[in-house]
Amino acid sequence: MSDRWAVAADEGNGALLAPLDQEGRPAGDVLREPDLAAAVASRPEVVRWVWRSTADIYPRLLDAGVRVERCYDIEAAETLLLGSEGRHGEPRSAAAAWARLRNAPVPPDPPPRAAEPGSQSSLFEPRPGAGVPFLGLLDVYGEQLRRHLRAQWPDRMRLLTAGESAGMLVAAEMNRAGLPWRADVHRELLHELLGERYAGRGEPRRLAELADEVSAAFGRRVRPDLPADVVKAFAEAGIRITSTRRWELRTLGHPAVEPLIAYKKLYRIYTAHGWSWLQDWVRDGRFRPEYLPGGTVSGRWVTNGGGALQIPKVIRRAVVADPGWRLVVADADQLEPRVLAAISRDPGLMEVAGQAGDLYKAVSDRAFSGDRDMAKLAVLGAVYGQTSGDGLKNLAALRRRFPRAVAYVDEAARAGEEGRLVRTWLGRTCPPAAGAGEQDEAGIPQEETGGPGGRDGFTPGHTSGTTRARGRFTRNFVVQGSAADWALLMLAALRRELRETRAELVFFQHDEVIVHCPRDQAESVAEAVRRAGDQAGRIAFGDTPVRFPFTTAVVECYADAK
DNA sequence: TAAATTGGCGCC
DNA sequence: AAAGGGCGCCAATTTA
Repeated sequence: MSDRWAVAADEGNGALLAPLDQEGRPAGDVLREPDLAAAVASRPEVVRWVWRSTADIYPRLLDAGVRVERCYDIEAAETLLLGSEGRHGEPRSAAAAWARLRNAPVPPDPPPRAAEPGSQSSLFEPRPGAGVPFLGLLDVYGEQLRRHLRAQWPDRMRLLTAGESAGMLVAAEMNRAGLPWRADVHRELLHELLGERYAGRGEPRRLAELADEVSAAFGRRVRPDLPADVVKAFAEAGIRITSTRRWELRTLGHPAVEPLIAYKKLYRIYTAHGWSWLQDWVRDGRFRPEYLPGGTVSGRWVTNGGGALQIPKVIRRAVVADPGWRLVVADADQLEPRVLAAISRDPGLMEVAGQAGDLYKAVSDRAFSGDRDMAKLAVLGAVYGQTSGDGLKNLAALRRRFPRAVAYVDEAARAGEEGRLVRTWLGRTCPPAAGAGEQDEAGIPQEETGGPGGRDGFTPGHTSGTTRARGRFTRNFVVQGSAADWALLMLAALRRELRETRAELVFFQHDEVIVHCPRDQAESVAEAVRRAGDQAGRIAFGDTPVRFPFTTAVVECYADAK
């Protein structure tokens, strides 16, 4: 009996199903059954379900209380395969893939759906077939399996599409679970910070007061939320500023600065996470953002609506576990430098990242006479492509001690500047530069980067601003994206670990997860997170001394997790 | 009038 | 202190 089946929604509540062989061909007749969820639930021996789109089909299974172990998401895989083939711009729907297979006209992708506050189903209107007959879908799948073999690193490509598919399952489950959110606590918080909701000119009291203080300092009415007005007011006071960013304002020494900065901070809370947000996004004690795995080019997730990945620290007070339950908040320690160690195989950095302790401290002991802040700036500067300031100065010291790591990101930057594409460790490929020609060759041979002789630094020649920006992008892409690779496998592993428990993954933010669980399971959940991190490291990077430790906290309130 | 862009700032 | 990467969101402004 095959452990891999394809399934598609059919008319009404029905399903089309078929067992698959190793090449993805039907290994038996196509079955039609009247109840999708029952059809899946009645085949527990199936390990991997192949379907067009998790977001389309899985919520319907979850509605019926049916979970699956693994899936293969054809449209997610199509996106990754197209990218890997240097064909980022092409439509990635299954219908488009099927059309390409038949040399038929390729339909453009449907426009992305806007976020709809409160209506969780907006992303999941069932689209039976979505324009592809079941057998056509199987053809697309079979061809995708062959395309994996033609990827630069077939094994990693399989890991990537499997991981992205697992991410889709996690996202659907988290979308359903929601993050525990105490609206009453949130309202109290808003009142503390902002005062009465409607005061002054219809704004919260505290904002009106601060606006008055700003105006008083200038001697005329100034709208602090209008950058143009603020720039003009400073000009009238004899101070030229090029923007109203906080770091620029801070240097001015004008009485308007303090209330202005305070206003901006609170205004941000008011508009982005204030009363309207609460009204729109919190229902029945849960905040339900819509997670979109792989929503960014680097593979990081985004959320569609609700700004779930930008919850201000002060607002986290409202994230509270249910009575008798706890939040296990787990944060991967210094993920990006650890990932850089694993992908560059720099001996010194691997040694440093082979321990669970403070990585920046260890780096500073080796290269910066124990100055941790300096070491951190240097590492982040290397990863982000800093071009000036202390970070750049310290890059030289970093390069002496960790030549292969720096050479790795330097080579990625050079690739970007030369118009080449770069890939993450698992093979997620960056899109071409805007306006780049079609003839770009995808990929850099990453095994060769950071190799012996990487000692000599990368010195940009005469290059334009956009070229340098492209270099910074590709430099960061290989690290940020490979970290996202690891995080994806970590989530998949954690999901397996939590199977058969009452614990629920309720939040994910790049290198941090929150699991909601009964109090007495919290410690074992924290252990499960650590195991998941180890597994992800092993599966993604193979034999590496690099460790991926977490800082975990068992709390009732997210804000108490530090 | 609606869509796209800009400036600013929240998170990583 | 200040400058690099990735996003989303809001309000205001500009463009179509």
